[in-house]
Amino acid sequence: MTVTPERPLRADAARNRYALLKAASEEFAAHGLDASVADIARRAGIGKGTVFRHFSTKDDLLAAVVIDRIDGLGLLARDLLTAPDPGAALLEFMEAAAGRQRQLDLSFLRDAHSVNDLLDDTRSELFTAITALVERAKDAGAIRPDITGMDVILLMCAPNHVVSFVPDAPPDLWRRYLGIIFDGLRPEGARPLPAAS
Amino acid sequence: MTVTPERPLRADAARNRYALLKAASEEFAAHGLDASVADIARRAGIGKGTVFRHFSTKDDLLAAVVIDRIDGLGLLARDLLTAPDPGAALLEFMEAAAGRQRQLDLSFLRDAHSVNDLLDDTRSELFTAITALVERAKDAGAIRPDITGMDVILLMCAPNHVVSFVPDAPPDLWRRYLGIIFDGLRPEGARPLPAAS
DNA sequence: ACTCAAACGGACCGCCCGGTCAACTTGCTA
DNA sequence: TAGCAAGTTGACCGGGCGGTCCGTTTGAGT
Repeated sequence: MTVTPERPLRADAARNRYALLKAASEEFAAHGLDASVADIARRAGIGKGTVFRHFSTKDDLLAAVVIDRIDGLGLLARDLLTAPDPGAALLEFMEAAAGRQRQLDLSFLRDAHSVNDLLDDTRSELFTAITALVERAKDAGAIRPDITGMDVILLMCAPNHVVSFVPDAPPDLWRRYLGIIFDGLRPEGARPLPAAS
Repeated sequence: MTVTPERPLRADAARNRYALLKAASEEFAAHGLDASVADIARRAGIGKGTVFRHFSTKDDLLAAVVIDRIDGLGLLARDLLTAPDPGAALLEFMEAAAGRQRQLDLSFLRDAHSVNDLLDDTRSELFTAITALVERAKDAGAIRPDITGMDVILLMCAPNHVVSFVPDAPPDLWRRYLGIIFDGLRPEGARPLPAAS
């Protein structure tokens, strides 16, 4: 979580919390939503009870991990709003999003819906930043005019999912599919699209 | 299953088997791999024990459902090999694939790996048909030359996954993303791609 | 050094899952 | 219509899950 606790954590508790978040991130990356709390605790080297002392629910723990990622992406998106080349900035953002997601399939965003208010807030901040990035790229003529921020949000998740079907994929295979998808966003040779959501 | 049983099924057994496959397809579509055998049985109006009489394992039941879908796609792909416009044929195939998958997220193809030999065979038949479809579209100049059959196989799954993030998506939103992705396959404005798998 | 709230850990609980089984029912055949 | 194999059923089992609880340990203030 990003909220500052009223009283600072005890030294060992802070250490454990950090190890727990790291272990949870790795374990969720490896096994998706099916990762068990017991396995996460074992990987972090702490007892299962300690997990629930830090996060009252498995969903809360998941939300904390996700918020971390989303927060980082939001920061990057806001940074890139001042980059010189708007088209390159959007591509760089989508590359970063795909690259980080490689560790953590974002499909729980669908399942972990409004489980946690802080998560909802962080996510909508990310969404507005991405929309601004997209508008800027459209104004520069780098992508076709019928693309929305939501399109980018949805499509930036695709490369990792696509690659997850390949058993022994090289670690940067996702770049190939991001390349294809981003080419589909370009104005050249674009066909009219069905209505947006 | 497509294999003909040595002795024909009794009338009630055949009825139950049909209802079971239908229920399983619907339940897997609704809840993914987490659909429980008990729920499937209830939806089919039969006892849980009967499920395991027809399919010795939950994975076997899943495989039977998947084989059904894959088989239909393979037939379509082979049909489209003689269509007049190779580019339109490929697009039509990808549309059919996305449209049918809407009922059944294909992500279990990754998880249900080599669980069932018949599934593996059916799947590789589909793969060769798709590759032929792609080669034909490339020769006609309808898609860029650096696309492989595997690319199409992977990308045709993407629109549904992408749309699944949208809570109340209109039922044909996937067409929008298939449109973008297919535009990314076209020769116009294509950028060089990282190496294939 | 003493104290005690804070933090820890793992046995434990209830639940639900996939899969089994033996008693029961039913459709085919003669 | 009688007999029997084929089919059905739901109670039941072992196991793993998320979450609880309380006896124990530990770090920080004095």
